[in-house]
Amino acid sequence: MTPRSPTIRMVAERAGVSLATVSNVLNGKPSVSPDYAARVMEAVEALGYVPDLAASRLRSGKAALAGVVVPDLGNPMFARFVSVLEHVAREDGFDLVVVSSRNDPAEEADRLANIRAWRPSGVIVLPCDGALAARLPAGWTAPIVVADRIPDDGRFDLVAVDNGPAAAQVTRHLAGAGCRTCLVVATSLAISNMRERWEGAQVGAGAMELALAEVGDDPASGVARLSGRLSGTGRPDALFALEQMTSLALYPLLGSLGLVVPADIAYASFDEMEWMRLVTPPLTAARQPVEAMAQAAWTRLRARMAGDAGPPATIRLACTVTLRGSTPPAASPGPALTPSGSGRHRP
Amino acid sequence: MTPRSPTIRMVAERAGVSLATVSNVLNGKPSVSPDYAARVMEAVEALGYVPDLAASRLRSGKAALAGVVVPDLGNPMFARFVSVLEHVAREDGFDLVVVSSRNDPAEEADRLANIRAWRPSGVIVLPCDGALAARLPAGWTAPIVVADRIPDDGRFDLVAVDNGPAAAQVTRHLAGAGCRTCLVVATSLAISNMRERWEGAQVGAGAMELALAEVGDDPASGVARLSGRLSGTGRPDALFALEQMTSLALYPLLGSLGLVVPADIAYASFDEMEWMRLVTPPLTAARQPVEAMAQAAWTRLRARMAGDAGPPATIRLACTVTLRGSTPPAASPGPALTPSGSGRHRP
DNA sequence: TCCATGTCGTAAAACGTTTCATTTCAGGCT
DNA sequence: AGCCTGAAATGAAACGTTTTACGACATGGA
Repeated sequence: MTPRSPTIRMVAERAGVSLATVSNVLNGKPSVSPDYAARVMEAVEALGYVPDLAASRLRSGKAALAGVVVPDLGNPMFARFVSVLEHVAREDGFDLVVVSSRNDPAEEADRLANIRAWRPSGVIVLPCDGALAARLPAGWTAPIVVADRIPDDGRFDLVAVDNGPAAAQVTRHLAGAGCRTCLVVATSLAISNMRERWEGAQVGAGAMELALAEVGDDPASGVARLSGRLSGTGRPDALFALEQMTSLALYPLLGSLGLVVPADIAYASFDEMEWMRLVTPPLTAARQPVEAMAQAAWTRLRARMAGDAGPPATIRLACTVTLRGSTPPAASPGPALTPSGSGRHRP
Repeated sequence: MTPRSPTIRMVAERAGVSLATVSNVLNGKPSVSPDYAARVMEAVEALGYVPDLAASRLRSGKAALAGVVVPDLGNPMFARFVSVLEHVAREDGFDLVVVSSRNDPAEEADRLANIRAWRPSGVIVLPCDGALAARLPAGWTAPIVVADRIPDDGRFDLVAVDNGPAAAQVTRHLAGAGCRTCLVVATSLAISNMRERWEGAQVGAGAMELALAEVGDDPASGVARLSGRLSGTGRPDALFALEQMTSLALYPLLGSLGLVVPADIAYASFDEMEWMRLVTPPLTAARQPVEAMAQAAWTRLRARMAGDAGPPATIRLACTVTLRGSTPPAASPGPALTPSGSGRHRP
């Protein structure tokens, strides 16, 4: 009924050679005469034969397959990560199984088990919380590289950005520009990045008074609860969104409250996205080197898969803070951050 | 040296039963006594056994694995598509191999062959051009559902949006609002969607004069060439970007040319993104139901994988045009499009 | 002539599953 | 007792590869 894909046996028969010879040709083994090789290739072409990677892996134990677990594929930041990863992995001949944990530890554990069922030669995880180690299936063997978020357990390779220093740089600028109070808005401090950013923000704040608001995993609805804190007389004169989705949800709220940026309130954001350059005024933001992070994670995983057995390494990449119209200029010229860059749209 | 994952044989030995019994327990076969089942489960837990899906597929011929080919994972629109797809597929117990063709037909062919090597039970393709059929590896057997872009060959199931009518709706509004000339900006008419949108735009234009500009696969740099056509005396009084990335690149260009929207020039876009609501003025845009498209594609594929052998089906989903501040209001009240708020479609 | 020494090919055994066909065993019927 | 039935468990054969070990056949040196 259903015609099955051609197998290596059919190729062998059509070429009039043995199974082993076909295999040797396909895997570029040295000892095979040119005419036999030609016969085999002809048969392969004619039948449209594509080797079955599952069977291949089963026998050889080697698979050009890697897994990726991200908290949320719908988030453009993680989408870019996967996009770059897919590209560099492909350049090394690797295929990718992509799963999303939807920020749920239970789902994360489930997806990890699922990925393991494919016996990939390595996995890259952006864990949804710090307890990744506790959720690994028992007999795990494949190398793991953790990216973006910081696990409690130090036994993993880690690639992340310098959340703290970058956040400090932002608050330092706000304080230097004369802001007295600043509301910092995060999804949840349960996420290690947010914690690092919050702590960094405190470091850079100096005399500026800092307050924290957590809006939860769904910022789009969570920010609504902040109206009160933003409209009263005691409202802060600066706002710092620690994450892109939060920023996206928060920004229109200001307009609806009748607040003008930056005259009434200064506004800065972590996790730069393209739209931040387009709005009026453009947003001061810290850009994460997502592409570099994906690249670095792959390089590290590649090394592990090749047998590198060194101690776990941690790589921290630098964020870039760009000052734009949404924050007032520094009172004193100060230690020269990037002055403004391009895209002022219509002040 | 490298400790391998536990196999079904180890489970069998530990539980003191046969291989077949373990398999029967794991696959929920009926005839197995409760006490044996318990013994097996205990062993599975203890060893952290996870069945090898590759071996399982090899023997049974059934795999809960599907492939997805998208033109560009970095594009938020495709990222959302994959995100939704991954979710619904997972709900049916399917894993996903995700590859990006980077808008290159040769890469697409290569990736398709690569995906086939995993023998997935189905594949969803967003082809980079119409000639998908010609690029399928010879002995292809798995069902294919095409989404978003329209293949020349009618033999595939297709899920797409109603590009033409939606584009017509936009130009009809522009014309009705008094625009006399409109520049339509696309990446390339080689892409079927763009063609449909361009043709639709012509249908809706009525007396309004239409011109077309193709900026190529990389709008970010391509739009620069449009400065001349936008600054001279003969400049159009409306601009219609047929795609989100183009819109993103085009929009800042207006500001740098000193053009005020909508006073100097009206602006509308296909492919609504969140930032379009945030800029000043907010953008009139046609929203594609990406989530519904992914959902529908999966449903169709699911049916095919289950054996549905009916003729190829085409599903067209409706876009939603939302009028916002970037286009002037309709001159006469007219046939009431959604004034601004939520999206009404209009047949 | 005859044995080392290659080179090129092949048969057959694995890899971890599922499934087929078979065995075993306990009852329930005449 | 003898016979048939069905349930519960198992042995062994596949699935499509890669790999190991070995065979055939020249070649060349003694």
